[in-house]
Parts: sequence; structure tokens; C-alpha cells
Amino acid sequence: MTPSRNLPQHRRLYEILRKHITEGIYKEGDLLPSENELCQLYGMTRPTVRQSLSTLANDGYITKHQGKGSIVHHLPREIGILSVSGTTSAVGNRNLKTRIIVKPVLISWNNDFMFPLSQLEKESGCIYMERLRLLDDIPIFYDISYIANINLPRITSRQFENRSLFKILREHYHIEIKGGEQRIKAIPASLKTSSLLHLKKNQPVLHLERKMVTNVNGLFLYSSIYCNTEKYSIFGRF
Amino acid sequence: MTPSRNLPQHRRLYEILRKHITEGIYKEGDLLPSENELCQLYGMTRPTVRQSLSTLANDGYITKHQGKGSIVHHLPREIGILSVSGTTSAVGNRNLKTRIIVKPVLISWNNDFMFPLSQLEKESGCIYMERLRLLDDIPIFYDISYIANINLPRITSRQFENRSLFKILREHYHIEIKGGEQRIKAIPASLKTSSLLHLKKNQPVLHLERKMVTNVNGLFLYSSIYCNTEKYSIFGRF
DNA sequence: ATAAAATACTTGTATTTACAAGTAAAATAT
DNA sequence: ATATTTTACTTGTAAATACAAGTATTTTAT
Repeated sequence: MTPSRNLPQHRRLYEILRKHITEGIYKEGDLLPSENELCQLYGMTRPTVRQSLSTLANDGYITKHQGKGSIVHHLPREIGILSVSGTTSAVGNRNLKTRIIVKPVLISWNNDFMFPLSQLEKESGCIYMERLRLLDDIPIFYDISYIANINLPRITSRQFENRSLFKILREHYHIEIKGGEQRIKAIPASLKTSSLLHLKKNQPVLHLERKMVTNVNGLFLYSSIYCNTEKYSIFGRF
Repeated sequence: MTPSRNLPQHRRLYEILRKHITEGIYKEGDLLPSENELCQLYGMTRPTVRQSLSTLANDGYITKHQGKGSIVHHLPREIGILSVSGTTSAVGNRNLKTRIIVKPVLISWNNDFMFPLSQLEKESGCIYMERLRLLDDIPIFYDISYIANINLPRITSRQFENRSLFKILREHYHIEIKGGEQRIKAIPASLKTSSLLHLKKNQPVLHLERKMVTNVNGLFLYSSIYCNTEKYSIFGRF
């Protein structure tokens, strides 16, 4: 069930603390146990514990302060790697729904795909899907996903409603997103995007093209995302 | 001159390698010297060297591959922390200019500033400036900067033309950007932004609101950036 | 009561040592 | 010649140890 076995120790502790933070066991502004306490608690040495904390800090879950401790933040990191933050009110317990526009189907790659593809990817074909994601019943993201069909049995027949694509890839295929790159533009809404996102034609829309690197060698996830940023902003740390 | 003295060793090596990468001594795709070679070259032990490389990897300058080595990338991290990548052609030797719209002046903070401010910041007043940044003579960024006036003597009289604000802060005040957060939206261009960015009114513009954390406790940099993304995209790694 | 100094914490830096695991090239056997 | 195995590299993980430096509290002196 849990993917916690046969992981390196520092990674195990990272996952434990990350879970505790995202589940709210540690709250915004709380101090994490000190490094020495974590050593005792989990039977590790300080360099190992420090490696976990260092990764957490890099991922924005904590900030470390010499002489003081590690302070918890748990704002971002929802909805895939993207996160939204309300411009008017706080985020709060968001009511997020996913609606499938085009169910996962196997197609061949477009010739002028937004990112260069490897030979293996081209030969494998492409799993294509379109989803609309709503926050409090307001359409926020129109998301077109592309995945190379490399060792993903039965993926086209899975249920994606109200479930994160990333969660499914993680739980069923042990695929983790390690990072990636993206290009961001502001463009006028096309007829299709404007109708899906409940906007007028030519209203500004945020367009992201992203390539995500996974823990599986040669397997990347691609997506083209159109965002309605009228009421919400894209939030990010760097 | 060089700020390399009395830095920790791992930081020193980080700065050296970063410089070599950005100056093109190591080229895209090159392998960095192995960890053991770097140990010998710079008289450090492997954990120290590994810490430098780990930071470089986190910052996107290299990717590490077990059994192979560390591969150099030197795309991003220009123009402040932002970076652009051409949508039509490659980036190449970009011809970047900065034009001052409003010279640095000391003002008081706006009451409904885009980020919450500390008491110290409010009391210190605000150094305000507006700049326009052009790539190949095309206006790309209209950049409004806000800095709390905390220990920054003579900053309002400095030359900012064609020089990065970050470089000046780094060289003259030893201020380094450690990270930050940002909100991104697509909005219609106002009259002012459209004229500055050579766009028609109501054309889509990318709007960033960012808060940057520095190595100086309590000192943050804020900026509101309007981007013309007609020909260029914002590029980022995550 | 107030201010200064000592203290007990915290994280930061750095060395040394050892073995595991992935990669690529060289040596060997077929 | 080709395939296989070995070898020599690379980075990854992990422990044990030591001291430096920043922070906050407690104690002490005024």
C-alpha cells in the first residue's frame, strides 16, 4: 500500500514530514521538532535528517532558521504541481472538481509538438486527454495532457473524475514527478477555451506549456494548460 | 572586490562553478568534473563538494546522474530571476537594455500594497522605481520595484541604466536573493502598459506580483511586472 | 526592576570513513 | 566480429564526530 518501503531513509523521513504538513498535523508557523529530536524519533543520524529537511526546505514546505528551528509552511502544491490562491478571499477548503472533456485515448504525436520528442516517445504513441478543473464550480483550468505510452497498462480505462492524474500515476505506476520546465504566456481566449472557461472571446487567458520529468527514465509528461485568472492567480515559490 | 572571502567553502565552490557555467566555460550538455576531481582541485572533502553541487542542481544549473556525472544547463536565470525564451527562434546572444521610467525615489507605502508589510517596513518608507526592459529593442517587461528603505545609503542616486538591480544590490550592499513567491495572472493591458509595451489596449499581458526574500533579515524586494508575451514566453524550471 | 552575562538550546559547516548502486568502457570468451 | 563479463569509474546513502554561529531563555549583577 504505502510506498514507504525500500526507500532511502532521508526520503522516508521526507515523505513522513511532508504528509504531516499537508495533513495539517503541523500548522502554518509551527516549529518542526529539532534535528536532534528527529534523529532520536526515527533512529537516524543528523546528516540523514538534515538531508530530509533540506529537501523539504527546497520544496517550500519549511524554512530553516539558524539557532531557532524549522518553520512550517503549507500553502501550495495542490492541483498537480500548480497551485491557485484566491485574489479576493483566502484559499480555504477548496472545493475542487475535475470534469473529463476527452477521455484518455491513444493517438499518434502531432508533428509540430510543443516540445521535442525522443525516438522512443515518437514510436510509443501518445495518450491524450482533456480535462476541465473547477474550483467552487468556476472553471479554472482547461488541461490537455500528453503522455508517451511507455509501460502504462490499462491507463486509458481508468477513472479520472475527481482524481488527480498525478495521484493515479503515483499509486498505480509508481511514477513521481521530479521537476520540469514550463513556458508561460498571456493570450486571448480562443472560441473553445472561452466557452470552456466561461469567458468572452479574446479575454486574456494564461497559457502554460509544461514538460515534467519523472523518476522513470525517458518518461515525460506534457501538458498544455489554459487558466482563467480572472478571480484566481497562479501561485508559486522559487 | 570579489565577495568570495569569508564565505563557507561549499558556497565558494557554488559561486565559482555558477560563474563558469554562466560565462560559458562549461557548455550546455558538458559534464562537470567528477566530485572527487573537484575535491582535489579545490581542497575540499566530498560532502562539501556535494553540497555545492546539490545547490547548483536545485537552482537548475546542472542535473546529476548516478554513475555518470553532473550535466550542465545554462538556460535560465537572466534578467533578474525571470528568464525569457524566444517562441520562434532560440534565445541566442540576447541584446538586453534597461530604460528607467521613474528614477528611484523615496515614497511612503501604499495602504493596500499587494503584499502584507511588517511594521519595520512600513516605518522605513519605500524606494520606488519603474523600469522598462527591452530585448532586441522590443519592450518586454515593464517592471515596478518596491524596496523598504532599510540600510541602503545612496541607492536613490545610483545608475541603473543597463544594469541589473540585483547586481547592484549584490555588489554594493551584499544583498542576495534567496527565494520568494509570486502570483501570476493574465490581464488586459491598461492604457499605460499598452503604450509602454507597444501593444494595443486590452491585449493580453502577463502580470506578476512577486515578493523576494533576501539574505538580510526582514528585507524583502517587491515587484509588479507586466510582460509582453507576444513573441517571447516566460521560461521557468520547477 | 533593569540590564548584562552566562547557559542551553537551535541550525550551519566540515572532516572522515564505508559501502551501495548505476554507467560506461575495456577485457575476455565465444 | 560479436556477445558477455569484468573492471573502473561515477554518484547515492549513511554513520560518527567536532566545532562554529545564531537565538532565546535563565541567571546574575547592578
